[in-house]
Amino acid sequence: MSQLRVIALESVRAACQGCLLAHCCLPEGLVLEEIVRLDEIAKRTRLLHRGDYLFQTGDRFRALYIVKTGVVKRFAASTAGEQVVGFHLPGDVLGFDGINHQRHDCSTMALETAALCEIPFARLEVLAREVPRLQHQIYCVLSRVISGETEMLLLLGKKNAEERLAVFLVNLSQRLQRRGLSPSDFYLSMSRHDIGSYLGLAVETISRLLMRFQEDRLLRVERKHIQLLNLPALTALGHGTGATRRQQHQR
Amino acid sequence: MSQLRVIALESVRAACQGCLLAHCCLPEGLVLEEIVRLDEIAKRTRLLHRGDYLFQTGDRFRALYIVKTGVVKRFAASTAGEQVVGFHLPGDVLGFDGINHQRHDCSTMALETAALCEIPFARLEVLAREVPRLQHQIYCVLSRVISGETEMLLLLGKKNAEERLAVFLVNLSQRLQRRGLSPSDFYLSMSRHDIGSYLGLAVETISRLLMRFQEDRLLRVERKHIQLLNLPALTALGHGTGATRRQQHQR
DNA sequence: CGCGGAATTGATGTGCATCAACTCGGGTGG
DNA sequence: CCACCCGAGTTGATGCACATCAATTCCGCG
Repeated sequence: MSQLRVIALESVRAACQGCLLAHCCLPEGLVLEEIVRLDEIAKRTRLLHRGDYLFQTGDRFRALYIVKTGVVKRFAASTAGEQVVGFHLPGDVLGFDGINHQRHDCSTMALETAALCEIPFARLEVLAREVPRLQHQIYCVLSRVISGETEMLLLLGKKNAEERLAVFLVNLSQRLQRRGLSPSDFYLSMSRHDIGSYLGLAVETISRLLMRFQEDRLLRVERKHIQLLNLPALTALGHGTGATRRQQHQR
Repeated sequence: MSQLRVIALESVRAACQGCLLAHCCLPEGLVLEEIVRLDEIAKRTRLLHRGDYLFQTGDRFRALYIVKTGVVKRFAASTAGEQVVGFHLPGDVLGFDGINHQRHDCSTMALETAALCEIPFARLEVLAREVPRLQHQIYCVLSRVISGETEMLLLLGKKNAEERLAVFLVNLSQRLQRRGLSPSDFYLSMSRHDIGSYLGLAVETISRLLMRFQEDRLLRVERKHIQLLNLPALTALGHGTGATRRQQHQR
């Protein structure tokens, strides 16, 4: 029995460096034994290729998903076409939109080959009741999602194109760093079109701004490959404190 | 004992027609006994007057709040002044932004005299563990908040001024109706400035659009008093299907 | 009654969308 | 293996929706 437990722990440590352990946000703050129990209810990893849907608007809600590798975009359809409402990197948790109505109200598609961990929500709810720390972590993740969306509201409501793109790049950089990847040298797996849709801007604007940032020595861009050369300046730009161009209008 | 329970139930039914029963989103789907237990952990009602803060950015997170009467606005500060990120009517639940960091990252202020029910989060977590239906309801409320913010992202990212204001009015109307109030005749307790900030538009634009809607017989407006005269047309406008003006650009 | 913030109304400016033309690169099939 | 093709990206010219500025008017409140 104790041996079984040991094996379980080992397997968690081993398997893809701890599918949940290494990659997901959820288990921060959980002890190893609790992670094992979480791992037990997780279904087999789902593998998606570029263009594959994880779920679509209207699909029945069954599970939450944790991105293990790859990048996915989340988008919703309005009458004027679709808009990207989020990009998700390894460690991000997906699917909360479906809890309320038992149906997803947005779609999720892989931008590159991606592996996701599927956690049936019904079983998660039961487990959360037994493991208070897990319950608390779920609340934290939900709270973080809400805070993140609120930040996007500020971005879309008050910031100009330059600030939006700067915030986007800095934010991406920080998230990559948190995953142990390079914060200043990375590939954009999403198209200019997706970025524009996400930031409420036209493709052409994204293109022009990237060129301008490059001229200003803030970054180097070559197709989908980005190198951030002056992160502090980019951060300042994003906060509207970059005195690069004309003085900031305040509404 | 049984008598105590009876008294408790009665008091719930009686007190402001069930402070929690009638007004809050949370107890939908709970049985009466569960509502009583929720009511037991709720602290005394907080009363705010116009301009009073419920909490401010940086305040320590302790509790969730349910609006019982009145209207409050939630806003966040960026470098370019502050932006309204939500209006909350009776029945709405507030404060989720604070769970993650144990600090609120936005401020909340009463727009008119308002009464709020305060539910200490730590005690709510404990109770949720014992009452599965309550736990599920909390997830549902959080999910609804996320869906609502995603909808705002679509609005700010893709819709023009006309559509934004139409969506805002229709949405307000629906929420009022759900609370048993008139969906077509109400007071705007928020200023034009607040509405503009929320919708990412200038005060002058709000003013001009309201006038235009009035000319088009969609509504009647006199200062803060609004009467919606043609809800279907307004709804259509909000969805971008209103062929009122020029054809819709799609990005 | 008179002050001050909120709202309206008009005139002007501009940031970014839109349209259009062109280039580039990568995948495919002959 | 190269020529072709097509979607993605870039670049330039133009227009417009909405911000901004400015001047009243309106109303609530002391």
